[in-house]
Amino acid sequence: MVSIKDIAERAGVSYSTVSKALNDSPLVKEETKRRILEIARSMGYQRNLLARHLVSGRTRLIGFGLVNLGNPIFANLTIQLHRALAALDYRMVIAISPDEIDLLNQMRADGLVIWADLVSRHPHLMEELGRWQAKTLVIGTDEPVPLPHVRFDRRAGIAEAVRYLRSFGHRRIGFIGSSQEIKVRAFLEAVEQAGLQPSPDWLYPAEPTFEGGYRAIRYARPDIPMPTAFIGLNNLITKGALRALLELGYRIPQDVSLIGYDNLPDMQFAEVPITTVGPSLEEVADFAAHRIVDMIDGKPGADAHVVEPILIPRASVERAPDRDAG
Amino acid sequence: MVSIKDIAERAGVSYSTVSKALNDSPLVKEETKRRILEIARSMGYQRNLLARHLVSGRTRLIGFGLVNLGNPIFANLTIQLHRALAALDYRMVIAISPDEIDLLNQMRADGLVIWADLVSRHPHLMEELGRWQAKTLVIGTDEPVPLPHVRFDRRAGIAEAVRYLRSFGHRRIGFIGSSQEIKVRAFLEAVEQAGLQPSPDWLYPAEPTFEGGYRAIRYARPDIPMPTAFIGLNNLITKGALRALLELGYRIPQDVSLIGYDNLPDMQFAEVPITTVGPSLEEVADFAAHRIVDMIDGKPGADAHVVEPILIPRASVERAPDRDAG
DNA sequence: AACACAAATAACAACGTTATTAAAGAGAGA
DNA sequence: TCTCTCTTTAATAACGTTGTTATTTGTGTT
Repeated sequence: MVSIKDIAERAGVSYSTVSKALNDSPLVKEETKRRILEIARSMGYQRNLLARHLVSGRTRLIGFGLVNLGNPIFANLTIQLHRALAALDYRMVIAISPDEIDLLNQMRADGLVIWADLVSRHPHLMEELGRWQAKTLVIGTDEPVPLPHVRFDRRAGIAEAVRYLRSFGHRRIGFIGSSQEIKVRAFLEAVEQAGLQPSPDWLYPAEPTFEGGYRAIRYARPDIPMPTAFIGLNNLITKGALRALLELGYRIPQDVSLIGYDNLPDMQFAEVPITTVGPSLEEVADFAAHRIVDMIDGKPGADAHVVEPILIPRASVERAPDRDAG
Repeated sequence: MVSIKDIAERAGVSYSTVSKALNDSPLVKEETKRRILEIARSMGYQRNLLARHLVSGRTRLIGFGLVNLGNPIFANLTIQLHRALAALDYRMVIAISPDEIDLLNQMRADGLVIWADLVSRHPHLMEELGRWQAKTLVIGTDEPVPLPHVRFDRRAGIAEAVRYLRSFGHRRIGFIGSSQEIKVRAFLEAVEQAGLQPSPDWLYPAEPTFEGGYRAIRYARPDIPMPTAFIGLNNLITKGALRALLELGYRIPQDVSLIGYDNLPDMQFAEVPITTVGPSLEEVADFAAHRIVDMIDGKPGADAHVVEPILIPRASVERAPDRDAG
């Protein structure tokens, strides 16, 4: 591998001069700089960041740890976070297991942003993270954790969705999905809050997939009257439910209204543009990027932050059919 | 940050002894080792891999570069590649832009595995990659490229699918999707090869999404007779098409047969388990992992490798209806 | 008590940078 | 010509490791 010293030799200067030239320092003559750069290029020089970072103590590298790549929300969040960090002149690299997170820490990444799923899947990580040299920010938790974190108020999101549907006169509201207990509980509470009598009949258990949402509606118990509105636990379930409803002959939103959790952009491209509720992924990414950078720079800031959900109205919610409204 | 020297001081030994102890060298007395390890632990020592890698010249780190996180095939391939590399005692980290790929190269990652999409999206990368210090393997190309690569024989995959359907008597075979030209061309060729008269009517243009596949079938031109079999360009299109076909009242596979491209495990969990064709992602990951490691170790090997598609028969293909068969 | 020999530890030179300090060279003013 | 600045370049000490070579310590033999 060609190093700074090889270039120095070829150029007949000291290697410290080469270093400065490569960093475009004003301390070296323009002409010398040009000559050195040209030689470096011709020799195929590649910076060794290990050495650079070792002495500078900074890497401008952030690790993003996550575990379930399949979820569309991750793809979205990852891209947003990448964008936000790039704007702050940081590079981001993704790790999908505790091993690699640890590796990035030991390679002196300046910061680590960890999606809550990763720590809940690997609980031992939680206590370790606090002791690591890299600044750590956990995002997407339901509850406060003993580390700097960004919490999503999913309870509020569900409440908002119920309130919104209620304001359109809906009285029979179904909830599709069962994998996130907090949302189910929040739903039952919100329904009661809205002055309705919650019933287990309104809970439609479903795997958190398109398939799951589809089946939950398509093969729902026939003895239970169809709700006039549904809330889907996530984007996939919601899309599946939409498909099933249409297939069963319901018109959306005239007969049945629909709100999906998670504000993914492509929800607006469904057969009926779907009203969604959830954290703004852009906001989350921007906040996380700024916060982790502030932590690295030693700037003060709260260890806990809550991202409030927003509701994005689209075409899938309408007034409840007259005979059911109230 | 606590370093090896701090530990040495506290333990009253030289720092070279500490280094050896931390690496469990047989050259240091067991008791000393234990004592040093204990002190290191209590001081919260964290290895500095920058320094270690700088002197050792090896990182055992592989970068995986890809661009479109949303595609399910990536999630799958990423996990497989991670698994395969972990088995070889390498760590893998993901980069989603040329910037980060370059960063990993400059951080002296031993190898880079690049998904073809990334180089085709950033063409200038191609020529640079060859000059980098990290060994580079491009995977998933359609055509040979001037770098070590793993090519997918998509043409053969389509041909195999057509042949398979033909063997079940199908004569009117539709192809859904238009974003990958090579597959479209291969389809028309294969149809002709199979002794059928290719017609543009059999091409159903569609976005490479679930939505796309659904719409292509649901809103197909009514003047064209329904084919007795379809091949879907990718897994999403195929699932969308399946849904549309069922919705239109076709029985699968009695009325219409269906083959989807890309062997994703979850295709078997569709309403009707879908027969798929495509590269075995497990094979691709295993091959790529071993090849890049061989390259790093300087072992010889061909710069070009073709992964042949395999067809996984499931329930979605059956003999063509009698009146149409031939 | 002197010696050989093994076991354990210490010393030190890398690795490829950056950053700080020292030295050399070039003009300008007297 | 000499000194004083300013510009440019050189020298050198870090950074935190590993690996190699040197030194010390301990043990058994004569």
